[in-house]
Amino acid sequence: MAVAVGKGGVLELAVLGSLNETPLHGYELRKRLNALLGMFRAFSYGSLYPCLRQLLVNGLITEEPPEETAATTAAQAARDASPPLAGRRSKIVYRLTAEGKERLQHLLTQAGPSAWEDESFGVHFAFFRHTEAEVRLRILEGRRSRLEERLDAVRTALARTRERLDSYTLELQRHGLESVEREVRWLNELIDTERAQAVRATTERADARDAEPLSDKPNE
Amino acid sequence: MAVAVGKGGVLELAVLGSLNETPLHGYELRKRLNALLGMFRAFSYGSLYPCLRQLLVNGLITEEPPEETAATTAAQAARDASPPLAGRRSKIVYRLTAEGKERLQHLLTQAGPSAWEDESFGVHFAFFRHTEAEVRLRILEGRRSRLEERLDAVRTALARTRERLDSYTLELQRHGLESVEREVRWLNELIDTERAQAVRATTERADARDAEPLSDKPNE
DNA sequence: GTTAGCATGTAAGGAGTTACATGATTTT
DNA sequence: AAAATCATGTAACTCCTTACATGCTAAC
Repeated sequence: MAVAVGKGGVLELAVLGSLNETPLHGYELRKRLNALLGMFRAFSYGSLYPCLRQLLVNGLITEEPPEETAATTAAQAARDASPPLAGRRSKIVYRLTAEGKERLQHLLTQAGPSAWEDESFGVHFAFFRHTEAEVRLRILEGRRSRLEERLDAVRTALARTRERLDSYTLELQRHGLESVEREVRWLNELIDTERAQAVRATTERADARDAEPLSDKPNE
Repeated sequence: MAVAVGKGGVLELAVLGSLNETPLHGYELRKRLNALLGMFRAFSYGSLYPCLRQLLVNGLITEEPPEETAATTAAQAARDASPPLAGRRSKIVYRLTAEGKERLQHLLTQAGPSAWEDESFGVHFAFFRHTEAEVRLRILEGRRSRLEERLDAVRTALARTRERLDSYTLELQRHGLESVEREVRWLNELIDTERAQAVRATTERADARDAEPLSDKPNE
């Protein structure tokens, strides 16, 4: 503890989450990330590499220096000897450490604005598989109320507006509202599904308990 | 010219565009902006006031110091005399100058990535009323191809993926794709409408020309 | 008389991007 | 042998946010 951890970007979570699935080198990591989140955001190398560096310094990942394959060594050996071992261009594979996994778990447990704001929600959702059911639910609900606040704010502001707007402004409002409403409906479905699963889980546990001879609550 | 103009944030356009409709003071300007663009982004005072300051320095807006209303003067007169005229808290109304209008027109003529990227498209669209038809069309098409690129990129990346994804990742992909596809359809409709209007406009001009006795192109 | 909303600002800093620089490997 | 793609990295910068600081005015 007190390791002066994370500066709270989404990138950190995205990187740790990806490396949790499988070790990767920077270039491919970025491709994966942009394939996974491409509809919501895209990261550049200019942010990715410094992030990896920082994670390395913090001990959350380890770098496996390019293994000396036959090909690499042979090609290198020809004009080596003078450059000690600097300037070696090859893949640097990063792997999550135990601390890294801990940190990832910590980040995935955070159910706050940092999880449901526009920039971060997608990333958090992408790793829901590794998130506790309860936290998932709170994030989905958090996002939903965030969006509903927004709808309220814009709608009441719109209602108070004296001058009527031109057709472009109007069309933008309409499209914006519709998009957000759609996402709210989507969230509603997801929340229902999550709740149903939670119920099923408790029911199963209840069933198991009912089967026990010493059950506390036989009926109810 | 060579006034070392604009650093290219969307805020500048949003402010100039709003002040073009009617003079406003900072506080209300922000409310308007967030009502207009609330579904897409929100600005804070911490960015708005410095922006206004900069626009003022650049001569794109003027500030009308709080007019000395009867109420203000009366209340102030009681304990005035010592504070010369500093620390006066009241509305500061900003108004667009001729240079400001020029600058706004310039910004609205830019049909490039700065107009159709995620952060800026909404703002540009919001002021389409003051944008030339041709520029409008190019921005809409630019945004559409931007989104289509994104769809392509994600879809081909998805197709190349070996391992099949968990249900959350899948659901995120599905929702993301669907949202972007929806926006593309929306853009298609808008583009069609714009084109129809353009055709109507040229037809009218052609009709007018055909009516002329000395028309160059009688048939074709 | 105190909370809530109106009104204006500043300092510090966050989370990235762009543009650049370099070089290896594969494809054409 | 040229072009494309793979691969890693840095410096400078951008645009905006957060948190703070201040004070007026209206409503309860």
